[in-house]
Formats: sequence, C-alpha cells, structure tokens
Amino acid sequence: MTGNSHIQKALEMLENSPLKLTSQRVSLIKTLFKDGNQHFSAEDVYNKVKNTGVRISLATIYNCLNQFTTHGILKMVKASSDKVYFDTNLKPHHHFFCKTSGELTDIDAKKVRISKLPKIPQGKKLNSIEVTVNISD
Amino acid sequence: MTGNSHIQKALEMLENSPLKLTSQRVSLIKTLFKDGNQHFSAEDVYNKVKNTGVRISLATIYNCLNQFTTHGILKMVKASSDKVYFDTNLKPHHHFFCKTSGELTDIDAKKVRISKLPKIPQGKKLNSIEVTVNISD
DNA sequence: TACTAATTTAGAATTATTCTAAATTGGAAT
DNA sequence: ATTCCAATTTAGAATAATTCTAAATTAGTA
Repeated sequence: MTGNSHIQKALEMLENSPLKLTSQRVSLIKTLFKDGNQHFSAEDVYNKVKNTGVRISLATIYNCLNQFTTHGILKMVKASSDKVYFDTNLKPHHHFFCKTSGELTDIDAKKVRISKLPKIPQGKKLNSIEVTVNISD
Repeated sequence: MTGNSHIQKALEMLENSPLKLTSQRVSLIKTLFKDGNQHFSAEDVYNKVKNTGVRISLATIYNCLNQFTTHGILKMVKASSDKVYFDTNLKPHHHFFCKTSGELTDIDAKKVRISKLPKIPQGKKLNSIEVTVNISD
C-alpha cells in the first residue's frame, strides 16, 4: 500500500472539517495515524512529533488533539489513570486496562456482547457504552 | 434503625484493617456513609466534613480516601471527568455518566449482563469489568 | 507513664491541562 | 500576485487536582 490509508482517511476528515489545513495539523495526523490503532497521551504525541524533526508546541498539540476529538478524527479515552489518552481507533470498541503496566489495549466491539442494560433515565439519551476490562499481572 | 448500618459496617472494616482508629478517620467514615451510596470528590468530602463542625486538612482527606480505597472501604471511580470520585457502594456495580450534568449514578450489577467477553491476555488476570453508560440531555 | 511508629497538618511541589496575549499564517477577496 | 482578517500557533503564565515534605501530634503497646 503506497500512501498509508489510515493517514489518507484522517486527512480527508480534516479537509472535510471546518479546521484549517495547517502544517502542524498535517504533521500531527501523519504521526498519529502512521502505525494503525494506537493510544497517545499529549506528551507522547509531543515527543513522537519531535522525533520526526518537526517542532510543534505542546499547547498546539493539546489544541489540535482536542479539536480532532470534537471533529471525530480522534477519540478520547479516560482510563483508570491520571492522564487523558487519544485513540486513533474510530470504530466502536472497548478496552483492556492493565493496572500493573498502565497499558491500554483495544477490544473489538464484536468481542463483547451486552445482552441486558437498564433503562436510560428520564429525558436523557444514550451516547455510548464503554466497557473497561481491568486486568493485572 | 438506630445507628446507621452503613456506618457500622464501614467502621468495622476500618477496625479490621491495619489502619489506626483516629478521630479523623472515624469522622470521615461517619460523614461518607451517612446517606447510603454516594459519590464524592476529595473536595466534596472536605466541605461535607467541615459542615459537621469537624476540621480535617485536605491532605488528610486525600490520605484517608486513598487508604480506605486500598483497604476496600471505598471504591475509586474515574468517570469521564477530570477528578477522581470515591464511591461508598462496595457491591459490584456500573455507572451512568451524564455528560451534560457531570453526574454519576449507580447501575446495579444485576441490571447489566455481559454475555460475551474476549479472552484475557496471556499471563494477566481479570480484576473487574466496568461498564460506563454515557448519556446526555 | 513513657515510648515509638503511625498519623495529621500546613504549605510547598508536582503534573496535566488550559489560558493569555502577541506573532504568524491560511486562504478568500481583490 | 497582494492585501487582509480570522484562525492558528506559540511561549510562558495560570489553574486545578493531587502528592510530597518535614515537623508536630497521637494511638496504642510496653
């Protein structure tokens, strides 16, 4: 595959969003989506981008990651940890969270079936169901 | 019921733990478990205790809440929010998280059935499964 | 009653994240 | 192409939750 398709798709989403096509945002997307589904903290991204030779300020990293999230280019994951992770896997899915290593791994939505759910409270609507399978060594 | 049974149970757990029975810890338990199952941030607890006339430093609140958690007297919940919540409901259960109000509500474990789960990764063991049902107005 | 390890505390330190205000830039209009 | 303005980027300050530090206090044993 010449020209990573994950990157292509994400760049298309960026173009179709109201966000301007800046060099920082393009670099970010290229770094984020290079290796398929991954989880990054803002700091992770900051360092990963730096390693490519490009320099983007940490504030911009935060700005972009948040904007990407509100425009559906990234997902935000708050696992049992003290920082936020950004997830390049946009398909519905769940997570393993390993308490020992702090590692977060994807679980394909198809591998989990929820066959019973309580009724949603009055006047509220269902957004999503997140299953976190906590594991340890 | 003369003498709240939630408080009684929690005090018993404290006595059976290696933690010393200090006045701060007893006050904390009385405040936390007074009204059945609830979710508190550290700041919430700080203010609630202050309203009872007792004064406990915020550092002690954090110390105790964390110790109570490691000794099974409280549960820690990290919802999609920026602070940690402590949960007095010790039975296995899940949560509604309302994005609009930030409110966290319990879901009895019996109201959720997970009929399919992926296999746990090599060498790891299952600790718990947390289901968060994200809702909004 | 004295002693020691555990606990409490105020305030400093830390960490992740957001804010601010000034400089830069993308891309539409000319 | 050139001008222009709103959007973006940036460094550094600010904020917020939480943890750390080191000194004073206390629980509970000897």
